[in-house]
Amino acid sequence: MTKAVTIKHVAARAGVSVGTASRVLSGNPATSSEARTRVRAAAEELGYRPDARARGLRSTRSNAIGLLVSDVRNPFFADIAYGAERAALRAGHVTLLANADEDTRQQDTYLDTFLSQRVDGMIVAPQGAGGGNLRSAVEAEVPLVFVDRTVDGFDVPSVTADNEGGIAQAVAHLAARGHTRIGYIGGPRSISTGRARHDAFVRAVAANGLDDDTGLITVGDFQSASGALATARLISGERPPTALLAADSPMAMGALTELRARGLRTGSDIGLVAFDDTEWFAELDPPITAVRQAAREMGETAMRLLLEVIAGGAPDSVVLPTELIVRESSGAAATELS
Amino acid sequence: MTKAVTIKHVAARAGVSVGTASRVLSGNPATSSEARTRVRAAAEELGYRPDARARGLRSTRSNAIGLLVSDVRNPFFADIAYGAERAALRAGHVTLLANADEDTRQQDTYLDTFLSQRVDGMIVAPQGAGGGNLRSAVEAEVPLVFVDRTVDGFDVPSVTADNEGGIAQAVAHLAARGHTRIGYIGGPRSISTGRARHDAFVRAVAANGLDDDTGLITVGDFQSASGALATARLISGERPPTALLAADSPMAMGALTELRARGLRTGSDIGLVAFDDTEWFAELDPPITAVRQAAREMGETAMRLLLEVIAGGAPDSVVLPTELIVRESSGAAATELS
DNA sequence: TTGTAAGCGTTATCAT
DNA sequence: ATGATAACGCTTACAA
Repeated sequence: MTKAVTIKHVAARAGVSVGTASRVLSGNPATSSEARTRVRAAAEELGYRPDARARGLRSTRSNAIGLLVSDVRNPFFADIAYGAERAALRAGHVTLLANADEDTRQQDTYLDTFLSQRVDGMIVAPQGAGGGNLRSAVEAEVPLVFVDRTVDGFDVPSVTADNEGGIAQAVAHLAARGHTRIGYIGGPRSISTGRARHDAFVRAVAANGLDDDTGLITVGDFQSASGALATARLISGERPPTALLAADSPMAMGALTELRARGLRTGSDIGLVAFDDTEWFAELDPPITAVRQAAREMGETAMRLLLEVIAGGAPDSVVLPTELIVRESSGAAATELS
Repeated sequence: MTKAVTIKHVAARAGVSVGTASRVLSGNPATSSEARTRVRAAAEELGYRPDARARGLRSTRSNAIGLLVSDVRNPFFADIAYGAERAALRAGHVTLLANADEDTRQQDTYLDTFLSQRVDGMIVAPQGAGGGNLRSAVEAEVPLVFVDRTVDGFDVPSVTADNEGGIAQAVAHLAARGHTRIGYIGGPRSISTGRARHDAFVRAVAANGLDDDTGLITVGDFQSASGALATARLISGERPPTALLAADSPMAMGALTELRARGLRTGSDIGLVAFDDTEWFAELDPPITAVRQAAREMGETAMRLLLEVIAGGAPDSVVLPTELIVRESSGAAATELS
C-alpha cells in the first residue's frame, strides 16, 4: 500500500517550507532558482507524486474528463473513444473511459463515479428516459455533452449522426435495387437513435412506396445476439423480406451469423444493409453495404464541444453527415431489375 | 460549475453535526433512527453527492480500479475490458478504462493519472522496457496486475495466453496443410507478446522442418496498417510464402486488405492464420483460421488476481490455453497435399 | 448517540 | 522569495 511520500517530505528534504515546495512543484514563478533546484531534486529522489485528490480538493480542476460509452465492444464506440481521447490529450486533458454496457443501472453507477470524482466534464452516450444520475449531472451543472445519442428534455450540446438522412439513403438504395419488402432490425425505443432510425425507416418506406407491413419491423437491443434473433423472426414469417436493414453494426453481425446458419447467402438470397460501417464489412463475402458514420470525428467533435463548455461557452449541437457505402450485399433479390 | 453542496449543508439542514451526518451517510451503526431519517432526507433534498476526493483523502480506498489497455479499438482488448469490468462490478468496484494506444508516452500519462488519483489498484497491458511510471507503480507498491503482456524484470502477477502453444498449433497446422514457406507478421520486440510469438514461431518452424528463410519474418506494430505493409513486403519478395501467420487480429485484418487489393484470394492463392480470433473471422470469405484466446476470461481473471492483491494476497500468475479454430483460410496452396 | 476537533495532502492568502 | 496558516470536504478518534 502506497506509503505516501507527501509534499511535506519533499519540503523537509529540500530544507524549505511546504509553501515553497508547492510553489516550485506547481510552476509558480515566485521562486528562487536555488529553491527550484533543491525542491526538484528532493522530489525526484523521493519519487514524489502529487496527490490528485488533495490537489483537486483545494483548487478546482482535475484535468480529467469522463467518457461514458454504451458499449466498449462495439467498434463504433471504440472509435468515438479513440477520437475523443486524442482530442483531449492534445488539449492537455486525460480521458477516463467507462462502459455502460447498454445498461441503465450501470450507466448510473459510472455517472455517479464521475460526479463524485468531480471530473472537469463528461461526454456521455446516454440511454434511458433521463432520470437518475443523468438528471443529477445537469442539476449539478457539470459540463456535459452527449455523443451519438440524446435524451428528450435535456438541453445539452450533442454530436449526433444524421440518422434520418442515413436511413433514407439506405432505404432509397434498397428500393432502387428493386426491394419492396424490407425487414428492419431496429434498436430500443429507450435510446434516441433507436427511435430516430425507426421513425426515419417508416417515413422512408412510405416515401418510396414500399410495403409498410408492420410485421417487417423488429426491435433488438443494439447488440449482436438480438440481431440474430430478429433475423430469425423476420425470415421465418409468412412473407419474408427480400432485404434486411440493421440499425447498427453489431446487429448486422448477428444477422449475418443467423443467415449463414440457415444456409442463406447474403446478397443473392437476401439483401443486407447496415447502419454504421465497420472496417471489416469490406472484407466480407459479399462485402456489406453500409451507412458510414464518422465515428472518430464524432468523438473529436464531442470533445471539442465539451472543452468549449468547460471554458464557459454554450456551443451548438452538431449533426454529422452520413454516407452510403454501396457494396455487394444490397444487390440481392433484384439485381436483374436495376 | 458544480456549486458544491457539502456535508455541512446536509448537516445544517438536518439539524445535526457534520459528524452525525457523516456517520449516517457512511452507514455507521452508531446513529439514531431519528438522525438517520432526517439526514437522509436532507441529503436527498439537497441532491448531496459525497466528494470522492475528500473521502479518499481521509480514508484510504477509492473503490476505483484503473485498467490500462494498449489499444481500445482492438476487439481483443475491448473484450478484456469487458470481462474485467464485469468482475469488478460484481465485487463492488468501478473500473476506469484508459487507452495507451500502443504508445509508451501515453502509457506513462495514464499510469501517472491512475497513480495520482490513488486508485485502489491497476491492471495494465504494458509495453516498453519497463522504465517510467511502470517502475514508479511498483515502487509505490500499488496493487498491480499485468494482462496479456508482461515486462521483464517485473515481479508482478499476470494473466497471459499460451503464446508458445498457440503459435506451435498454428504452424503445425499450416505445415500439415503442406505449407513450407510461412510468412510471419510479428509484433514489436518491445512488447512481450511480440517477442514470445516470434520466438515460438522460429522454434516451430525448426520443429516442423520448414523453410527458415529470415526474409519470411517481418515485424509490425500490432496495428492494422502495419499488417498490410508487412504483407506487401512479404508477397513481393522473390520467393513469396504460401501462407501468412499474423501475430494479432488487426494485423491479420491489414493483411486481408492488402491481399484483396492485389487481387489475391485468401485460402486458395495464399493461406492465412491469425493469432487471436474475432467474431467476424467466421463470416469472412473464406472464414479465417485463428488461434483463439479467451479474452473475456483473461479480463475476469486479471481482475480476480488484482482483488486478491488488494486484499493482501500474492496470487500466482496464470497462463490461459489457446485453441486453434480451423476454418478455410488455411487450406491454401496445398489442399491437394493434405 | 452525539458533538467537537484533528487531520488527510494541497494550494492560496497574508505577512514578512 | 518565503514561511505560517487557513481552507478544501470528509472521516474518525475522543469526549460528553
